[in-house]
Amino acid sequence: MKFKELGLDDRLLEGISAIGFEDATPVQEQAIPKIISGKDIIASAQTGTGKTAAFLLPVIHQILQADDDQSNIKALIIVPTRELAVQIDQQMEGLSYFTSVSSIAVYGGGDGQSFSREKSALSQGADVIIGTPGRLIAHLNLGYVQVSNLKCLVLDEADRMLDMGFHDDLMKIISYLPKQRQNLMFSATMPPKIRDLARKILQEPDEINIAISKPAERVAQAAFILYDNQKIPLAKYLLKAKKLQSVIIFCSTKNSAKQLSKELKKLEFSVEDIHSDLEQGEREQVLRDFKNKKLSILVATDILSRGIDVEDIELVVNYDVPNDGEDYIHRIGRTARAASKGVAFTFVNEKEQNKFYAIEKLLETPVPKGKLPASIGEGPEYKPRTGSRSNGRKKYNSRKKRK
DNA sequence: AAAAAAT
Repeated sequence: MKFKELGLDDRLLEGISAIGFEDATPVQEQAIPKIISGKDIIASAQTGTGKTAAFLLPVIHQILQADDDQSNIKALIIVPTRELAVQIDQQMEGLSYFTSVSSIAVYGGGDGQSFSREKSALSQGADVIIGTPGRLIAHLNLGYVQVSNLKCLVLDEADRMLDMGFHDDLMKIISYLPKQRQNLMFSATMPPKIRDLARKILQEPDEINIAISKPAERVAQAAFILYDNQKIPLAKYLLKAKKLQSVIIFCSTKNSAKQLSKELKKLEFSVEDIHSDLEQGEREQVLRDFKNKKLSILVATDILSRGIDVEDIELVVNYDVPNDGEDYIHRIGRTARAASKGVAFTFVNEKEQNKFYAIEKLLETPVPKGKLPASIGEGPEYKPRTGSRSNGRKKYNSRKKRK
């Protein structure tokens, strides 16, 4: 379906075609008319499905239609990470370019001036605020944010926000908002705690389900079964094998990311690590350089596994097996966007075999096992425990840990 | 079990 058929404001259509969008994605096709009709929405959709535009477009559209030129907040978008706030604000800029609708991103970690900049912008008013929970609360507590005219609340990556312990923060923010408002909730997964949150916040929502997250068929996947000390040599080997312009390597800990990036720097790769130990300014610089292809290899924690969109990634390496099958799908979904095809490698050490097997079960298909190059040596056998104990996800019957 | 997020 074309965007033109969705009944959006002409000024928005101009922005859409300036960005080069033409056809709406399935989630956009379903969500946009429903949101314009004023319904609450709960949608399961992951990054790469066009989810952001699916809520930004109708939100901007409604602001344009209301034709209320008062400068107070009309929509609030809450997201889990600072990087995501920045990215959504950038997309907002593009889509709203030919309109008078304004937006501002607010998030922590700035240089001290950023708070006062945000404060004065918020005092003057903006139509749309995009922010991380802690910083939003800080601003709301100080009382200059005019939310009395707010019409719409968006929770993006809601499951991730709950995982990060933001439940109480979300409820606190919501307590500031007018009761009469539209609510849109997006979540990659729909576990019971998300349903509970939805019951608390949404009113008779329509549900949108975008088919469960199977990795794109264009992603060629392979797993290397190896010993832990073979990970660094194999990473070096794979990166040296081919000249690649855009690679993300995911690690499960900050330390593992730092260590690997240090090793790769020794070989003069164009590489940086990104995680929460970096100052916010550094984080943004690294991500910008990577998006602009000034930097070819990014070693990242799960700070980037969800939500962040970079074009033309050729290779994703799971240097560690992600803790959650959904994270695996999110991570490898970074590659093979649009017309390009991509490759995803996963390194599986002995301790990670069961976790990886659980992911294969979630994918409902085994991932082909790559042969280690001779210079790396022999790896162990792939012998995951396939019994019910190691289904890796919820362990309802495990006894409570005693401290 | 680790990551992220307000100062």
